[in-house]
Amino acid sequence: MTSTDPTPRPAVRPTRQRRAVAAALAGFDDFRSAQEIHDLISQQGESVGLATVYRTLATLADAGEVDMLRNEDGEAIWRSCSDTHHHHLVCRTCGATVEVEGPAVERWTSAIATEHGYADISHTLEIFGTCPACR
Amino acid sequence: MTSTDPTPRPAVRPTRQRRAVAAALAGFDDFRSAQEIHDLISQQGESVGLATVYRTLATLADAGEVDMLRNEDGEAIWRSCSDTHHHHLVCRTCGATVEVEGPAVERWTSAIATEHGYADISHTLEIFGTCPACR
DNA sequence: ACGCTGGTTGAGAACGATTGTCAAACTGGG
DNA sequence: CCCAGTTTGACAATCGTTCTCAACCAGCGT
Ligand SMILES: [Zn+2]
Ligand SMILES: [Zn+2]
Ligand SMILES: [Zn+2]
Ligand SMILES: [Zn+2]
Repeated sequence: MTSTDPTPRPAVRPTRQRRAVAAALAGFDDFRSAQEIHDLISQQGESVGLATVYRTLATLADAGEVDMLRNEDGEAIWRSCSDTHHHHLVCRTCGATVEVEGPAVERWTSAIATEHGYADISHTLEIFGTCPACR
Repeated sequence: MTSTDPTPRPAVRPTRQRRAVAAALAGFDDFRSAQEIHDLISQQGESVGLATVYRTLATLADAGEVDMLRNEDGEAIWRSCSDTHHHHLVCRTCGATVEVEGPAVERWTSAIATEHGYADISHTLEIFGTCPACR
């Protein structure tokens, strides 16, 4: 049996690279691709490998510290977000993002799901459009 | 002026390949990747190039005859659907799909969008869960 | 049936985002 | 300071998707 460790020790170390990624994430509030974030880090004078950017973003994502979603081309884009459940209204052109909440939608999805006997529900909901500035 | 033709002639010819893709699509009701559809066509004795499968699916997709969405890995998956706007309740395990409609959600998304000044709206909404059969 | 014209196809190259490899560098604890 | 386990980065490798372009074929006038 290997079920003897109560604390799996996340063991996530504070490195220069992870700090750089965090700093970059703090520098914008729209959704950006890993490549763009990598470029931003370079512009901020730091040097972090692209692979590390991907790894760090993935870690932050399932720690719930950043939201990752896919644009219409299927590319992953990231952004640091509030920690409550929400969705996004994203500008298709400039990426400007607004966090939105819809209790009614949340209720609707779970109702639909249970109505059809589906369990362990999750959902994705994103709204794309052209923001006022880009019209 | 080139605004003289009332019927732009879609010019989509009925070829063996397109018929094969249509036939394949009729053979399943869950979402499948282009690769899988390509394989299915082969199994049905036909031979259609992968590029053609992609092209045909893309054409059918923006003609509204099939729905295309992306799984959690960002891969495009397709399925022939009813022609009215709807969303999906998909089994995470076996792929079983239920089409669902939510007028309230449609209203909510457009309301949210206009409220923030966004135009030319589109949205994605998919519900994932475990179906009764897979519990 | 014949031939022309433009849409269509397929094999393979090209692409681009993401992930894997693995030796070197680093971190925290003893 | 040392050690063991993490983390990193340059680069290769995947892999889904698109592009290229010459060969092909459907529709149409003859
Ligand atoms: Zn968010
Ligand atoms: Zn939600
Ligand atoms: Zn559908
Ligand atoms: Zn809708």
